Amino acid sequence: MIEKIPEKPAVAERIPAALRREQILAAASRVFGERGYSGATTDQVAQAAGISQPYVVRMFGTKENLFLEVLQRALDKLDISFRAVLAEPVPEGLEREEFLAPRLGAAYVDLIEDKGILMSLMQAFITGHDPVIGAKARSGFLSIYRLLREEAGFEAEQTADFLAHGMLMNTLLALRLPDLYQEDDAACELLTAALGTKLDLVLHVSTAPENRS
Amino acid sequence: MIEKIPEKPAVAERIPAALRREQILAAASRVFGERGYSGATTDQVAQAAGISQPYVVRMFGTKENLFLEVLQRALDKLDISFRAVLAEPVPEGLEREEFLAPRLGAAYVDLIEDKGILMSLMQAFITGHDPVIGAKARSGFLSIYRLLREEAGFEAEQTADFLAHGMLMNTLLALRLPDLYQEDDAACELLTAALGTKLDLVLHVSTAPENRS
DNA sequence: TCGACTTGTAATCATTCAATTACAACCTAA
DNA sequence: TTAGGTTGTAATTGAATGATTACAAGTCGA
Repeated sequence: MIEKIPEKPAVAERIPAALRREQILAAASRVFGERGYSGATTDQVAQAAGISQPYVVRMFGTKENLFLEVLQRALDKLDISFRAVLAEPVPEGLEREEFLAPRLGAAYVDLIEDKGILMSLMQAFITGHDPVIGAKARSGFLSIYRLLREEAGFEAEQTADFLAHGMLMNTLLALRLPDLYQEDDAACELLTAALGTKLDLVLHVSTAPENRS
Repeated sequence: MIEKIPEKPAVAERIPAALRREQILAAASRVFGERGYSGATTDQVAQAAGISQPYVVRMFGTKENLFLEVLQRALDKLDISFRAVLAEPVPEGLEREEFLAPRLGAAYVDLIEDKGILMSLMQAFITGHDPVIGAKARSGFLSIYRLLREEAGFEAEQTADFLAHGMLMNTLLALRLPDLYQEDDAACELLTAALGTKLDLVLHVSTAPENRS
């Protein structure tokens, strides 16, 4: 009763380059988000995308270029997500900014579902020493700041608070603190305080079987 | 009038191993703090310490081991710094926790002066995927959390706020946002909001001529 | 159906880098 | 002084990895 397992075709299915490109970017987002720019290899990205390493390199030219595209996409998705909230009508009896703060926070946390987005951003932020990636990371971060400050109408102080909690969330995720949720009381308590009602969102994502290496 | 420049002795000065060890750890703290675990090379650490690469490896066995020692030292210094504040007498007319919050915040910011400490911690936090480094980073982070929660008497919510602003500071430093302080209004404003009176501390440190590579 | 284009891989190269080996120079106690 | 331990490097190695080249297999319009 042993079935023939056609699991690993030597040659990947042939699909349009544009679509393959999206697959690679999605895979790269996860891999770079986990290991960082220098910790990730183009071969890991290729395997995650189900194709060969040379194909990854040929499609994006260089590893740096691939990372820059991953970063740009993450910034774009964050921007789109925030602007969608900004476009929502403000309920009666509420100040605009008073309504926006929790909604934007929730929108940010919801981005966890894509997994790679927030982690890739965080990995880029921490690569500030790199002349190319660092420059892009800085300008991207400042774009987010200006969006909150000018479009959402936050005060400087309020914006810093908002970003601070975002960075805490990113750090806890990168730390893989959710892995300790069951065993450690402090981890459980901190995650609850940092994520509130959105906690279950995190627990599903990180219990995934990606614990290798 | 050209003097003989004995700048680079082929062989480093001979000093006791224990002292050399401290030099290497200090150098490694800066290098790892800048480039991260996988982005840094043992040769970069060796050059920063003014010795040869094999000596670095022999003294610490492996690069991983060296990073773990750097991480442990950073955690120790943070712990010592916080406990020094906890030992301070509380001024009359103030609740203990009400007094501690700003003092602990100031103590944290003051750690910037060592430069490597906060950045090495942040680099470790973001290496949560690594089985060895990740485990140590998680337990270290939770130790800090427990210190604030149990020894300082913070509420869970308050602790999260405190850590959030710490992580924002770390991120802004890793991003090298202070490099844009002169040119960019938003960067200036955000740094002011995040660092307050301690802003000048950062501007001195990061204007250092370490922009290569 | 044939020729050009697209989508993919195998093989390989050159570099980087952690780690090892072998050795040199220095110090110090007997 | 000299033997043994300490502090250091030069040279090298082996593995990892980004990138290149050459080629195969599929697709599609004329």
